[in-house]
Amino acid sequence: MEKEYKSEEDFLKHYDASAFEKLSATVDIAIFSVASSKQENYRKLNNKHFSVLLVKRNRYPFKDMWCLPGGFIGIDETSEDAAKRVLARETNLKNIYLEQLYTFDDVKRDPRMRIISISYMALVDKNRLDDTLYENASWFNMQIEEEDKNIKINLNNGEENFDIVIKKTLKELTTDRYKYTIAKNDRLAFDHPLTIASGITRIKNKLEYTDVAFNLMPEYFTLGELQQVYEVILGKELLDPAFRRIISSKVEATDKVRVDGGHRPSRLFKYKGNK
Amino acid sequence: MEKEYKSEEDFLKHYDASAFEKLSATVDIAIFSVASSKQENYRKLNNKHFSVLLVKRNRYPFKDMWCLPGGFIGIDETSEDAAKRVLARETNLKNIYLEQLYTFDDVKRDPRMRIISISYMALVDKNRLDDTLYENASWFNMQIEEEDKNIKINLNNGEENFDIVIKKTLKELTTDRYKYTIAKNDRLAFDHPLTIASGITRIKNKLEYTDVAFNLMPEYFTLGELQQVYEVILGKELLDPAFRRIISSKVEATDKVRVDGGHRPSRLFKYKGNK
DNA sequence: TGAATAGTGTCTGTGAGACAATATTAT
DNA sequence: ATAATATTGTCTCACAGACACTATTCA
Repeated sequence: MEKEYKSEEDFLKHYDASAFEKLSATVDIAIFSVASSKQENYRKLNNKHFSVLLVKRNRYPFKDMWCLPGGFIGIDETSEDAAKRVLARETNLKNIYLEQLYTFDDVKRDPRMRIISISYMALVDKNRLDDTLYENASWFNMQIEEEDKNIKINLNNGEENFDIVIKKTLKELTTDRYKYTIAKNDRLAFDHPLTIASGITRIKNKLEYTDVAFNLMPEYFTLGELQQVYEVILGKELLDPAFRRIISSKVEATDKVRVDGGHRPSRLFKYKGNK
Repeated sequence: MEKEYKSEEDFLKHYDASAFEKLSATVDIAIFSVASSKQENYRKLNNKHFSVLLVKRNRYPFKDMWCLPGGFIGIDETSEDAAKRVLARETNLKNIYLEQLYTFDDVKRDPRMRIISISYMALVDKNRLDDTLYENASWFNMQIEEEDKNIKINLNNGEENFDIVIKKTLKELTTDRYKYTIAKNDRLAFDHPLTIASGITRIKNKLEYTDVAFNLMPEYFTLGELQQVYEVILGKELLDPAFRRIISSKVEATDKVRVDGGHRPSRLFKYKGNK
């Protein structure tokens, strides 16, 4: 039988907060960036790689496996605050692009107890980072192959190299929504392959209709570099004239020029905002 | 000092689940549908309204205010299972379109204690519903006006009529992401105006590039009806030829016809799937 | 017959895809 | 000179917006 209360205050004063079994919540962040690697040929541009920051776990559960940076959400902080806290710890940067992705909450996703994960995606310009990484963290280049209903991601940090495979099964006829399941994974902890896959899907889509890519760029950049960023994330080559047509309204030419190698120098541009 | 464990099992056996303060989690569902209302003029088509199911709270907190259907997430169920449970209770239907929207977790969003809300959007065809609604539930027609940076939603169930206003502030230059804040609301509980606004934004976007709309339709429908559904959700009129061009690849003509009023009868179509 | 919806035809402009052509640099 | 990237020009085709036109029904 429900008791009668005189007012909301009266109710709150008598509220029994233990009536429902509580659970724990964490944030996990897919921190994405684009890495450059030198080419052997002096004429060629640097290679670019879409990359994600992983942390090697030095404690149970999933000891010695890699996972996304994350942490428990305090009782007095929002998940976004927790994500910013983790981000500051890992990168020493503020004002990073941060977007909530999805809440993963399989009952058995953590062997310890019921823990749900509110996942985020962050985009950083690697030029703003110093080279010192927080303990056990490492950038992994990703090679993404989407074939049929499988997403295969090769992860490589120069020392370790492994694949994860995520299988997509269509949820319903009417949309593009898929249920993701892990088809192959023996190096990533928890359900983090799913988080990475959601992040990749999200940023791929957003590249098409927003300017998120500029969060991965330094203040001044060439259109060639920018195009490379689009290309490594989308996993396909773009035609120069088409790319420039689309991007032209969003960037502003500066009078600076970069002289790079055995080819015509390129003008430096900066982001102007979407007009 | 961290203790040394021999193995993952050893660690789990000694794990202290009380180390972090836990919190509660609920699901809240924006159940959307499209309602028809008769026209006085026998020639005209029925009016259509985009509508949402609300429940009048009969207990604290927010007693006597309206809220979205929802409930606590059990320790042994996923948020999606919880959502399906709530949905079955409210509509008596299974196989309803259900999509996770966003996790709202402001520290003070619930006056009782820290409760985060994993929100979902559901789409139902009103023809599948019987008229008996679960206790205190009621369908509200929505009149949505987006002007400048404000979303104004008029809610009307025939007896009660009120407005809520959500203010959008741009999060960053590079995307279309906004921070939503409640600018006006005195009849909806919690932060549910934000949940409704996210749901509306989500379905508006998905109308453009997916076939979600068909989840709101009965098996057989006329193209005029379908167009009305798009129009009331998008809040604008569409040109017939353009609409038919786009939709034609997704529907299949049947030999059935509906004779409606003082005008040419219309052919009935059914959803074919996106070719 | 008139008012309403159902359904089709067609013109025009915009914009993406494709490819060609020119410019400029270090070795 | 050559191989690379930088940058621009232009042709074509698909498609969305716009509007006109025909078809069919009931009071």
